[in-house]
Amino acid sequence: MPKHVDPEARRRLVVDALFRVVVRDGLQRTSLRAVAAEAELNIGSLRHYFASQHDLMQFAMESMIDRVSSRLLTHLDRIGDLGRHPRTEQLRLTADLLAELLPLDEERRAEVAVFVDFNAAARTNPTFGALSRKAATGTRRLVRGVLTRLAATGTLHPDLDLVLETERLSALLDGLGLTAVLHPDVLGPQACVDVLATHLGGLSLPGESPRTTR
Amino acid sequence: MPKHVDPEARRRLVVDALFRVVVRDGLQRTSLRAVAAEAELNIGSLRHYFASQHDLMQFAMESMIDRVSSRLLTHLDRIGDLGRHPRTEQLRLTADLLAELLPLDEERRAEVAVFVDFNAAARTNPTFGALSRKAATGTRRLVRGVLTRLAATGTLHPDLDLVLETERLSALLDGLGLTAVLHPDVLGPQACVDVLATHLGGLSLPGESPRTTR
DNA sequence: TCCGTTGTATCACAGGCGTGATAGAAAGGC
DNA sequence: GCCTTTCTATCACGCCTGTGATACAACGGA
Repeated sequence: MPKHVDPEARRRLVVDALFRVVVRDGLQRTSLRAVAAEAELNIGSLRHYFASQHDLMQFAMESMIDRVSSRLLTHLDRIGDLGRHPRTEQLRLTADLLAELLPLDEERRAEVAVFVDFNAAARTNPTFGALSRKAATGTRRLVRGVLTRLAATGTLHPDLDLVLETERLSALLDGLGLTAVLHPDVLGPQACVDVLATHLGGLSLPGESPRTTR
Repeated sequence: MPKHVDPEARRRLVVDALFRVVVRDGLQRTSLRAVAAEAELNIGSLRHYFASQHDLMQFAMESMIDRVSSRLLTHLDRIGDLGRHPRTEQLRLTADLLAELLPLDEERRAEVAVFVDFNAAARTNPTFGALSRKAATGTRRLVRGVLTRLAATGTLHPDLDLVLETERLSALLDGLGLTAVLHPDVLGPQACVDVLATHLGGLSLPGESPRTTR
């Protein structure tokens, strides 16, 4: 039987409101009252679903990480076996996959914006410490994975240090996302994908010059 | 005649205290009272030198940018004419220069930590907006400059898009700094310089494999 | 010596914050 | 019908914030 309210849906509603507040006003100004107002909920109701600010923040950031990583997994499934595609196609598919982490549309822009505030806060706020670390190692595992698969099919330049290249590509993605969110006029979406495509092209055997779809 | 107190020295003292608080507690918790306590100054005295919190923050961030950019200029002077060095040396010198932006020691670690918080805040706090932009374009001008000089002496691979490569290297530096500050166990100082050196090596003509000094 | 500038110190206020406590309303099983 | 659980709503408390106002000390030139 359906309850009058679905608690899980309520929490999603609150978390969505929180993201909007963070994107608009910054994590600093994201108070319980502000989130409640944004969700058009009474602060008392909000506190019925989240015992404390700490709980709300933690749950919200977990949701964010889950959302991004599930999208990445979906994208990975869609690609399927990388070896079945021609080499230039492999690079394009890989670029498209990694571009999920870049602020190329409003949805991803909001995600990266939240991510920037969240990571900065994690440096000094133990609430986020573990989650920030999980996110960092997660992207590194993903990057490491795609590089390994590309190397296995012989698409990559053979004598690459994959550990080092994982760090290099991860840092590049982090940096692109950061600048694209902070200064969209300095680094627009098209420039992002160009840089990413160039980087992947540089890792591959000569003659491959991929281009990502929009 | 020397006044009893030097106002400029006083301000430097306050700004240094502010940096310590930001590094330790985060920008979020950097209140006037906290800074005054760290500087062992009365909040009244502090307010005598800075009319408002806005002024203090702005002045502090300007000081930070000045500090880094003057260090970069000094380093540039020390290098002198790049063309007089052999090619591998050119790459090493360039890597050392750009490494001024990476958290390789405690001093630079503090700078980058402040920078992370400051940039995140700049996204939603108009106090920092212009300065954050200035910092971003500043590093891009520097990167663009060194790449141009390397290209002029024929050290770089000839058919590089320098605009694109400027963004790529800038993003790499941003990303390395961010991760090295947030997760020093994931990305240590040595890994930072290795990645940077590899990247520069990839931009250069074949056969050049630089290695930076510690 | 007097006086104006500069620096130091303190109080008070209004506003925002998270949170404990509590009171009612609404809903669903019996 | 009643009773328990779930949900909504509001009050009050203590804490911290930036800032205006103000008083007082200390110095330097006249």
